[in-house]
Amino acid sequence: MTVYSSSANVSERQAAPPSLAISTVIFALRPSATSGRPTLWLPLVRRIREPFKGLWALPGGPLSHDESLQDAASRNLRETTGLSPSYLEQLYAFGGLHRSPTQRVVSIVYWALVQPTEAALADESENVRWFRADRLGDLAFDHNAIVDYALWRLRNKLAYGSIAYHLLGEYFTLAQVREVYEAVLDRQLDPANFRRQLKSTPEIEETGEYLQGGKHRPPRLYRYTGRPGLDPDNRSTP
Amino acid sequence: MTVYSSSANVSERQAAPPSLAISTVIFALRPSATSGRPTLWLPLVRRIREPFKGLWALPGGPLSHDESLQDAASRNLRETTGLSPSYLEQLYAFGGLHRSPTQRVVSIVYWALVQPTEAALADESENVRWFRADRLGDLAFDHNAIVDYALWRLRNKLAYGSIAYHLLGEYFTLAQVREVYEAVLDRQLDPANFRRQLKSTPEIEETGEYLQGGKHRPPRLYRYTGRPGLDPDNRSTP
DNA sequence: TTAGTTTTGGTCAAAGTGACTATAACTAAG
DNA sequence: CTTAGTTATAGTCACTTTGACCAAAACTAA
Repeated sequence: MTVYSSSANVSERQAAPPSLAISTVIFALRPSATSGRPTLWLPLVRRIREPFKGLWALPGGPLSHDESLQDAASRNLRETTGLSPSYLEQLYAFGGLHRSPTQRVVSIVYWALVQPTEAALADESENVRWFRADRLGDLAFDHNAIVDYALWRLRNKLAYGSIAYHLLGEYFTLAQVREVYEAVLDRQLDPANFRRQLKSTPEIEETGEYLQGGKHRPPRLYRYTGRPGLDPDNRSTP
Repeated sequence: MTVYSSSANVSERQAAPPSLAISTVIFALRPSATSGRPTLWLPLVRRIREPFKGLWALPGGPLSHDESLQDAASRNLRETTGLSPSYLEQLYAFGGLHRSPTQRVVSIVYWALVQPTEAALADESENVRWFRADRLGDLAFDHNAIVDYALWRLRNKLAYGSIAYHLLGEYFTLAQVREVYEAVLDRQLDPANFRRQLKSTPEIEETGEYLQGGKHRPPRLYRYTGRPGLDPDNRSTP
């Protein structure tokens, strides 16, 4: 891919077509350091070159010629964190004129949910670290705004239904689902009422198993049976 | 902008970065030719070169270096139809590998609503024509799928609220709003119940005026007061 | 055995929804 | 001038959904 150095002059910059990049906002549930309750976290990578060298940024990279947008997103997700997502959807195409100080970049951003079993194995290093979604510092480019928008979309999708389960494992208790809602919406929910709603949705299947090992009455385990997609890239999957 | 001819060989094509284009799906209400009731229409342009020469396609064009994505969308909307939209939102970025037979194209597609007063003035010519949204033939590229997705989004937004008014003029009767819903959702709605719902939404303001000249009891005129946006590009507008 | 905590199943009133009836207000035909 | 036809508008009624709350069941830890 052609690289436009930061010393490119104005006419060179105007002649260049906007470059196209793919980024991903990856959400996973992790226990809060303080309360121990599950909260939203996401991995960021440290920039090792200008612009914004040293700042944290969303994982991303250029679009290669032989892969679809979705494939590019899941590839750079795998490359930076070692994860494969249980849910992946296009978020938005950001194309403002001054997103990057050195060149015009159009970023097609995806957002992903990963299950906690996977998230626990995620690579972490000097230049890849997980942060609480509500405690990010100043990120590179317009990435703070992108994360805010992703959070807004996540909350919306949650209300819609059929998304919380992608942050959980295959089997889960109804209380765990409630904790996901509480973490994302950032408010307490009535356990009894919440349970009533979930029990009335046909995609949530009761299993015969119970979660053992807790301190109190063992809760029943459930399973999610239902398809995610309403994206153009997913819509026709039966 | 660089043009890749259809005779480009494989290595040339692989070397070229995906080209970036903006397209728009423009909806307006027009009376049906048969029933006279309002239905959804959209303007298409005839392709004057290969690929798909002679077929109808969504209005669109390349992204120029000095305009935002949204500006590019409203510009090519104005250039092809002479219209300026009352509502404009990003739909999706389509980037499949084989959308165009000659080169890799990533299209960022916007969708727009225009008011009928404007839609009536829209340019029409040999190569620009309006079609009923539910009676399109085979379009160029993947444009049929794009229109289908835009229709799906329109129906969804409608249920959400606060979008139907952008297809109407400044003043409207409650029956006109109902006709918009009936046209988009393609089913009849109970006038009394529909009215009850609209009257309970605070963004719809009763005026002292009545629509005169009809055959029957003159209906009261209403006005919409409320902001559209929840897009990243619109969210911060107060 | 008992205290503590979570799961689970309920009730009750308020609010919302869909189907339907009835009256008001206007035009056009007679 | 009267009346039939049509739309606008208001209201009723049964049913469903929602939020707040109560209570029993089931387990652990002391």
